[in-house]
Amino acid sequence: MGRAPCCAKVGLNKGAWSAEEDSLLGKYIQTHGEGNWRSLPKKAGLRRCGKSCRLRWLNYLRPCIKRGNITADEEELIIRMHALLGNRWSIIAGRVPGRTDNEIKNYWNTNLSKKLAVRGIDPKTHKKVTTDSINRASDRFNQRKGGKLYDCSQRSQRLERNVVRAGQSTGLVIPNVHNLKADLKGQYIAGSREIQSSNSIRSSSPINTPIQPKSNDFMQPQPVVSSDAGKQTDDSTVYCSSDSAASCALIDHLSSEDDDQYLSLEGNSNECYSHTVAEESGTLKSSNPQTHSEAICDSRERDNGGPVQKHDQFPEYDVFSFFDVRNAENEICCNDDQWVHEQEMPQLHSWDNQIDDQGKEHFGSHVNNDVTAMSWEASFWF
DNA sequence: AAATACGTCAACCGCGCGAAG
DNA sequence: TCTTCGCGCGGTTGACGTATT
Repeated sequence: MGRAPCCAKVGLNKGAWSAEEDSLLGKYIQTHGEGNWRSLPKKAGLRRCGKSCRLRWLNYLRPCIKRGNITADEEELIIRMHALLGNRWSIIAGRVPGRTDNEIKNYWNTNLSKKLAVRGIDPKTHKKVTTDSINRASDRFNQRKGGKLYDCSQRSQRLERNVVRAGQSTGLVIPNVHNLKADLKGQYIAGSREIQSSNSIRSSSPINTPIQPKSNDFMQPQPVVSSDAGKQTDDSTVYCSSDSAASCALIDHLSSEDDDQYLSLEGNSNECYSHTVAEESGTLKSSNPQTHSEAICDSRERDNGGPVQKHDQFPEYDVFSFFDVRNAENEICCNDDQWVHEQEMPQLHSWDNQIDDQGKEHFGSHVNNDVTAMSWEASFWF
């Protein structure tokens, strides 16, 4: 026996709303406020289901609804949020002021998913569609250098003036927002495996307001600690000897990009956890283990002292592609137009924390001689 | 000009969750 | 502890507008 319907649908209007109905609903909510949707229609004199009233108000009548086309900035934000969150439209919508989850969902299904598909990106996974995605991604970087295919930031444009070679890309695994338990306005959860109940987030997260901590699972952001693999520049580029450093760079970038409405993962820079899982995961492969391998950034397991989990046990992970980039002199871009030969780059030699010449402590660093620079700007979303 | 295909998006639907009883 | 209720979500539908044949 199924669940009882939300209301007796007999004699109720369905379909498009009339101007008169809109007026009745709007006036009632202006007077009495939102809520009590079940009883609202009768009180407002509407022959509608309560759910229908709620939907009409939230998606159309609310005064803060933004009209007009989705802007390029909004589009970019939606794509990035979707890469991190998947089809969690309500959370995504909460970070795009004035837009509703329904609108974003529709826009995604009718526009953005197709755009990504054209780019050879699976709109569900944000991974390259081809099996040889890693090498193809590298190829695409070189194509981009020609200015043919992709938009790129000013920073990337500066990079591309000098870059002559894009190295092997790396399948870099970083946890998405649920995994890091990161959420907006500088609040994130750390340590627990399961995301907080989606409903609890929904109900406690009105549009355009930050999600509030529900329990002490949430932590306040902590100061950013420099990349664990070496020196971090002031511009999201890191000298890194491990993929975790690259993930730090990306996370730092996410936290600092564009506006403070976006993800705030600052506190996790010092929680990145790197581990080679290429042979274990079966999900990601590094075609050249001498250069890069997969990394998992997983504070939970580290904090819990547990083993590193296989990638496919954490389907919420997202995969990004990073490249090391070099110019004609085999120098690596460190900070915009500053190029340093790889042999002059700092090298750290142990997983144990290191104290550098200035007495500064670096978190456990990779035993590695192939220190390289990775720039998130030279990256693609699969 | 008519028929058909396609795209868009408002609205509907069923499900899951938390709160309340 | 169990049941019911109310709400909010993501997936889907279908009406409508536009483009194409």
